[in-house]
Amino acid sequence: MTRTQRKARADAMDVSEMALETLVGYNLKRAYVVLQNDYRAVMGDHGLSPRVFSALTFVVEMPNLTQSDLARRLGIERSGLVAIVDELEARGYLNRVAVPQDRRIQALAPTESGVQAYEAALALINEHEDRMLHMLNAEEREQLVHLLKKIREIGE
Amino acid sequence: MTRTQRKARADAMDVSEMALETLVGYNLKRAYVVLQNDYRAVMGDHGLSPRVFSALTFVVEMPNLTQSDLARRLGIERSGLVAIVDELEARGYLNRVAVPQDRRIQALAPTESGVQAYEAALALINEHEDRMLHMLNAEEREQLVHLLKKIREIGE
DNA sequence: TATTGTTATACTCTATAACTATA
DNA sequence: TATAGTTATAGAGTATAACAATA
Repeated sequence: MTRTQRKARADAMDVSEMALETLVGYNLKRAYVVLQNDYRAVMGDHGLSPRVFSALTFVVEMPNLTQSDLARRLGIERSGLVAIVDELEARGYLNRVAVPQDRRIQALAPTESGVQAYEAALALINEHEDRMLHMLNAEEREQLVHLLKKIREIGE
Repeated sequence: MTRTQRKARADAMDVSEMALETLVGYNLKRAYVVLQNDYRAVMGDHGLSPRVFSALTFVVEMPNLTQSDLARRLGIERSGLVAIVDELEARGYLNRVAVPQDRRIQALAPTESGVQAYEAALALINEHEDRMLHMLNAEEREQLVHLLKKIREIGE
């Protein structure tokens, strides 16, 4: 019996039976939106957006990356990174430092204030994820991250 | 020992040790981008976007939904749905049908062409996901969808 | 008063293409 | 010739606020 024939017998389908509900992409997007909405609420209107926080993480953890390096690690275009680095510099969280050996590049150096902002934001984000994901036990949460990393690896 | 003290000993950190890498939100976003890029490649420039396909699914599987109903089920605003329904109507995949009992609403009725387009798109998307997710066995894939649904449920 | 569909508008995220200064 | 950073620009996707028609 085809799907169309089944539909001829009943006008509406149970949501949980829809093929859409079994798609990984659809569930990925919906789950991300749920998490993101709470992230924005926690970080506030003037807080670091997810992408700016990600960039700051790399700058703090791997000091003196170039912008091209950082763009590659974040999986975005060089051009898109400019505004992100501009914002971090305007906040006083990093400096673009000239590199004498190659005058095309500028190393991204975190400031002390940037390190502090990173640690404060990370604490808030960890609280946010712990609260949002309380229904997952430690093993489930680890498994989820593990499976998501496997998908990420395709794109490398 | 704090993170900062650790950093004092080594200039660069192993990527896999970064707190960022353990965050669910970050991994969710990165995994979604990987899947989405292939989705776009498979569906082509004039194919149905993810959100338009999702909307079409509901219209086909639950005929005669109103736009307000559909927006709620998709988790978006009514205003944002207008362009989506416009596109599906322009493609000839659905009709806005007047409802005599309540002249404010218009039921969304799939056309035969809309049902066929839905089934063709679903076949492409299933192939796409099977190919992209070949590194996950059936159990892992089911577990992933299960965990994502748990996160989605928070937002309801 | 409240709801439905709609428009106008703005903001975020992201990509492409072209430029400049260096290498 | 190729690369790093930058600008200009455009296109998704989404939200908020206001409106007319209807309940």
